Amino acid sequence: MKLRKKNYHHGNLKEELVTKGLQILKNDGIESLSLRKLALELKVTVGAPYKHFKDNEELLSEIAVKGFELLKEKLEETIQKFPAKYLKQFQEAGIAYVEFAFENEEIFRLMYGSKIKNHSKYENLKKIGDESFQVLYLIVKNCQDNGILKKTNTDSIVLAAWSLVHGLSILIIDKQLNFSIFNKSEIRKQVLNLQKQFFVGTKS
Amino acid sequence: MKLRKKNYHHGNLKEELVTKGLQILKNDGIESLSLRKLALELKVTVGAPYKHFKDNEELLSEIAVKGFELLKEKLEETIQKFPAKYLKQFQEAGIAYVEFAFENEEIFRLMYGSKIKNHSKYENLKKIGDESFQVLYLIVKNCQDNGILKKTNTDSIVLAAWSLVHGLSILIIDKQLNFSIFNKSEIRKQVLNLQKQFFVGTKS
DNA sequence: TGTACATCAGTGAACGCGCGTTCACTGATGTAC
DNA sequence: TGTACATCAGTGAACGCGCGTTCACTGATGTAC
Repeated sequence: MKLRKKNYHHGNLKEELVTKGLQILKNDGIESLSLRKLALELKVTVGAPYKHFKDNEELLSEIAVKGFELLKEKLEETIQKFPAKYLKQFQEAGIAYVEFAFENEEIFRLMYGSKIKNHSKYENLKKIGDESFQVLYLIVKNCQDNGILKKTNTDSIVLAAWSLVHGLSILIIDKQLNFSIFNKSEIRKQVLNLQKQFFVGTKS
Repeated sequence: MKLRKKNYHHGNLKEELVTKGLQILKNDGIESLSLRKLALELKVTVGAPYKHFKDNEELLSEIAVKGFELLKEKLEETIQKFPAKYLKQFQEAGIAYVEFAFENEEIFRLMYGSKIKNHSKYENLKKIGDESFQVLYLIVKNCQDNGILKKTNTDSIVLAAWSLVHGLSILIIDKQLNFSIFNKSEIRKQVLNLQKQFFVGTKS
């Protein structure tokens, strides 16, 4: 009975906890995500997850890592789609960022929010977070080097661009905007518009 | 015994629930804010609040309203401090916004976050939220009329400016920035820097 | 001014819920010889 | 190849917790006459 064999030692419970957690998070929101529910959903008793994670938050941090991986991948794909077109990269990365938040709002909230108290407590999380940030940084740097963004303090521009798309993302997912319901093409239009603030020679 | 008299009918329980709620929220965070705790803190049984609020969320919405009142007041004071100095108003309002978030992070999260599911369900909340937004709108409009901001679509600029300070606020309170610990003067510097993107004739 | 009565704003006890976490246990697996 | 044994990853039952909410009740207050 291979089936029965598999039942006791689940095999890859750790990985499945993260995967299923991501899925529940996406479908039902963070409120619906608990270790108990997750365990039961995977046909495992409530104590089992503790063999793999110290506590609830440690699991959350791994789920957040998965989220960052998705985001980072999305941003990198965007860049690769427009080799050496730095303006386009800047624009499309911003759009991709907001789209990601829009399509994965609960994951986004977990990644950046305060549900996980201290992000730097989790090495994996800190690492991938920094790496994602680096992607943005590189785009801005390239734009500066090619005369698309002004050459003052790179950090400042990165922070401004990031704040802009991050703020817009949050405002959208927290439903603070009056605009008609958002869709992707609406997002594209808005982001492009907002980013205009940054470009050299687009004045008045 | 006036004291004993007062004990049964509390007098202004409704108001005190909101006030105390705001205080607990500020000191201990939203996780520590429950109707039960609040009731006990006010020396009242756990059922009492239900005479004044339909449920938990209704109370939260009133607390959020108080938060918006504080923010709106702060923004309006800023404007009045610099009559007809529209550039200064724009700058200082942005700083005030971020400062507010920094100093009242849990309240800020409640005001804009998803803890309250549907903000427009609560009239008071919707109203004061809109009014606060109007303050920002007016500042931008004035700047445009005086040649400080470019005259294209006001909505777009308001949204950009709002996203910028909102995003920065969130990034700060969610501890996503690497910078050394923030203080008010650090915030001022950053906001002014970021806002430079917007001004006419500050290129390169 | 005094009284009867409706209404209001509390009490106090209870219900049911889902949660995180622990722990002695046991079945399955891998390894040394 | 077969066996003894350590280790690993589950079980299942239980603990204690704080929570939101309800409800029959009662004391205090306000009002009509």
